[in-house]
Amino acid sequence: MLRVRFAPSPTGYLHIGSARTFIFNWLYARRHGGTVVLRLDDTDVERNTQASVDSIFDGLNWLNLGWDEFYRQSDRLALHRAAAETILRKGLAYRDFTEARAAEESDVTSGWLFNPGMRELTPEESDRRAQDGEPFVLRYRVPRGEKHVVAFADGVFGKQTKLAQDIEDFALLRSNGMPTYHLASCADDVDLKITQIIRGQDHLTNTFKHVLIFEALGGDMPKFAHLPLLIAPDGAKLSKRKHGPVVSVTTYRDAGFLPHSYVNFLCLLGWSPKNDREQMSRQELIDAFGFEGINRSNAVVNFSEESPIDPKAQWLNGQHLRTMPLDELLPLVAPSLPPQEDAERFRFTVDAVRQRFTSLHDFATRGRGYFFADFEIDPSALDKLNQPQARVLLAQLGERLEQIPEFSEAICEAELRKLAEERGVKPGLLINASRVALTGQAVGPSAFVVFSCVGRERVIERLKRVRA
RNA sequence: GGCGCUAUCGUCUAACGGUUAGGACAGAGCCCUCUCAAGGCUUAAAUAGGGGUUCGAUUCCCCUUAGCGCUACCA
Repeated sequence: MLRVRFAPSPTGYLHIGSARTFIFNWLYARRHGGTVVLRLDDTDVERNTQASVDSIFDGLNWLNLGWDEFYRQSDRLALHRAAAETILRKGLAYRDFTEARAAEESDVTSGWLFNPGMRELTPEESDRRAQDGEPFVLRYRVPRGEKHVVAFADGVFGKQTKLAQDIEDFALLRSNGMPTYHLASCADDVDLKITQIIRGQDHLTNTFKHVLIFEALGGDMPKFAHLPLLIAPDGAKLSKRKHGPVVSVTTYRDAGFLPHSYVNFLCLLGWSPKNDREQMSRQELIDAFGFEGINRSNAVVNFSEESPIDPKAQWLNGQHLRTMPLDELLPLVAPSLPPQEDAERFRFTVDAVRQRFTSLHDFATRGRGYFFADFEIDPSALDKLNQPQARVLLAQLGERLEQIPEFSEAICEAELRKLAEERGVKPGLLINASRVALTGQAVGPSAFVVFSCVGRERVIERLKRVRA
């Protein structure tokens, strides 16, 4: 049984890179009939916040993919400690009683592997000092043989090897008794029977340590697949401090993205179905997803200060917006609008205007005139209305439409063209001016479609009103 | 510094060692047209550099360069 896990640590909002990792895990599981485990890796009590937990759930819920099982690492401390005990008893770990090195001293150029004198402590002395309450860090006893090689096969990056002598004696337990990420993560992966680990490439080199832990713990070694990172246009890792809200998935929700279109966009960063397809349904993504399509180089999220949204994401959102089933779209646009009396006309209108929108927000902003009783006339549209005679003729058209027995696009068009001909103006003048009068916008669907969207009463009222 | 990973248009990407190096977004132009989109057509735009291997390298190998990651009692 295939089991994957997504294990965010609640120290910030849901990062778009994390979201993509979650999506790839989800797709892989769905593709192969597996189980998705969501696990909060909250062993760092100093940095965890409830706000972060909330924001991660916010983001995940918005993506609307779901998961099958949920765990919190902080509930599983006993398991982690038992795992540490197992490794210590096997002689594969040792207690390090050295005092914590000051942060400034941790010189990254030193090539530090372990603290002197601690590996060699006899079990008796180690036990005694621990019993006496002397604080210690539990470290993995990395093999120091010249030729010892740690290896694993990565689903994306292929065969990976590293000399054990290049791996430091990393910590398993902190001096406060809490497990480190490496220990907690591996112990949980074993206990939760995770068969496939899919995560960011920032863990690629950590995996050598994890292989050592898995070996020490026994049981089946999960398979690994690492994902290229999402980076900023300047090549740097995306960070909130440096790049702002573009790194948080909730930003895209708040920008009026359709959840699925954002999922679709994220999938295209670092993965390709290899057949030039871009707009894909959820099922198409599931069917096409595999490690073969994953790239090995980092992908840039294309944003700038002037346009904080990746233009391709915006384009893709527009594509989904105008092609998705109308009935799925209606409930997503309705909440931002006042109640619409005529359900049938609402459907018709949404369908008409969505053709040129790229965000869910557009319905209440650019499309305000279609859905609200009050709306402003866009300043850039005014000159269409201020053509010679336009306002007067529009008002006359309104009066004529009051008289017609039946209100339809064809009849409105006939009336408008007849009036234009009688007064010797081009029909285009009245057509464009009426779009402005009816919606406040110079741009939009065919003007006669607009007549239907707005409806007889409001059409007449708005046409007559422009004379003032 | 050590170790690891990566390198195709501005961006996302495609190309069993043999292609005029393809597609998409963004840009420019044209068509369509009641406006704006959409759509169609056209255009500009890339194999980091140097060595090999090969009849032939975007593709395989090496070096250089650049970027990223790990190198914590963070995850």
